[in-house]
Amino acid sequence: MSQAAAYHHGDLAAACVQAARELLEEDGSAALSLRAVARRAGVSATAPYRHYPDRESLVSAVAAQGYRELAEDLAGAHPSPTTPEDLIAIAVAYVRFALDHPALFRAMFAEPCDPSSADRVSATAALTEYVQGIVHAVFPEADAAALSTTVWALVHGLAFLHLDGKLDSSTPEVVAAQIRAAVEALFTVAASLPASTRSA
Amino acid sequence: MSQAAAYHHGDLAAACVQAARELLEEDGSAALSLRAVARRAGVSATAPYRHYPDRESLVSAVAAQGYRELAEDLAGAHPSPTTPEDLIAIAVAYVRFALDHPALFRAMFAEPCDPSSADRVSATAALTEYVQGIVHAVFPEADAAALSTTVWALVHGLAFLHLDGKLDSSTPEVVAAQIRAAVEALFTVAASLPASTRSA
DNA sequence: TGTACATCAGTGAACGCGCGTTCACTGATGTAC
DNA sequence: TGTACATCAGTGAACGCGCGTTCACTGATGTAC
Repeated sequence: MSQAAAYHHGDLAAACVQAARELLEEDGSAALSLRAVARRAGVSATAPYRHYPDRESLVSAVAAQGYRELAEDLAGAHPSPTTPEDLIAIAVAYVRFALDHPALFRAMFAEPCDPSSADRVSATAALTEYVQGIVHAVFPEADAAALSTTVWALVHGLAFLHLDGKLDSSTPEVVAAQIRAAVEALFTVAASLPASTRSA
Repeated sequence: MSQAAAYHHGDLAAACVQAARELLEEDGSAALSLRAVARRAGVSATAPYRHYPDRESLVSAVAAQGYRELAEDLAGAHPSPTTPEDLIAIAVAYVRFALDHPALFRAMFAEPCDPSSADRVSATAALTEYVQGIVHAVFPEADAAALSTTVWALVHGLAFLHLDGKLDSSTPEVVAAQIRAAVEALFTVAASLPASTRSA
């Protein structure tokens, strides 16, 4: 977050977020304590207060980074989607992210989410706009806002149901096939409206 | 849960679940402590241990009751759906439930969810089967398992996105309209396969 | 019906724990002259 | 370049808290005769 040069520690603000990330990956519990983060960062329990006014703001910083990484993963799945097939790849990446970082994903969404964190607010806004943008790119004649909400909800729901063990998540292939089927069903409708692309 | 006659307290097992429910409704925090539950039930901190071996099992009992109530709400929205319109009413009821009981809904899904609670496992299994059943009733020729997963994920995702303030939840009407639009889009596909019902 | 006993739901003190946060501090870094 | 000073990142002791869980207990309820 801060790019300050090396003081005593270097960049403790970033180190805290990093430590928090590691704790989330290991515990899988989505519960973050300032003290555990400080311990993990090799720093006294109160040092983080130099950079975060309270626990909540650290969590927000972590969540914000999570959103940015998610955005990167999605872009990595396809940089500029133009076909339903491209969108499906992105949908799969979304669920993959949730399954690869369950605690982080939960922290991003299940936490109280105070709107006072500008960092966090802008990160989620960026995600919303991104989804809207790619949906519009693929279905230019559809109501992008409405369709993107539907797509996002579908994929988000799949992610959470997998996370909670309500669906068969035994292999990445099974998961991907399921997402493909679900999203494809939805896209068949969207594709039937404009004069574009495939159906399946 | 137990229908035991009045001992000292009456039915503390049920009273604990009730107290937990009240705490969830009030705090909205989805964090439940055994001590707070005992306090709320007007009983010593250790009394619940007569009925639940640990905190986790109380939470599971609460979650299980949540699933049952959700099932009731859905059935209340339409007892035996046969048209897409009926299904939409049920979808709206699902999201309504999440928004009316946010902490409970979160506890039902966001908690670790130990599979050792028979109560909880059977409650979620019942929900899965219920969804599958009504989808099959409305779209008898579709692949009920696949379609019901898609429908559930879509509605579940809408519920969580609303819960997390990612969508416009300003009025029940707005929410209902959005769900209708999303589900209708999906059903258009399903309806085009069998020789049944409406499209819109 | 009445007494003796067993059961077991609920009590209350106590344990050790990790937590968020405060405070006065220290000591390294950066700055002014 | 060298010294005096200000800044401020990180320390460590301390606070009060609520938590889950244990334990030996007490006292009401139910049961056998």
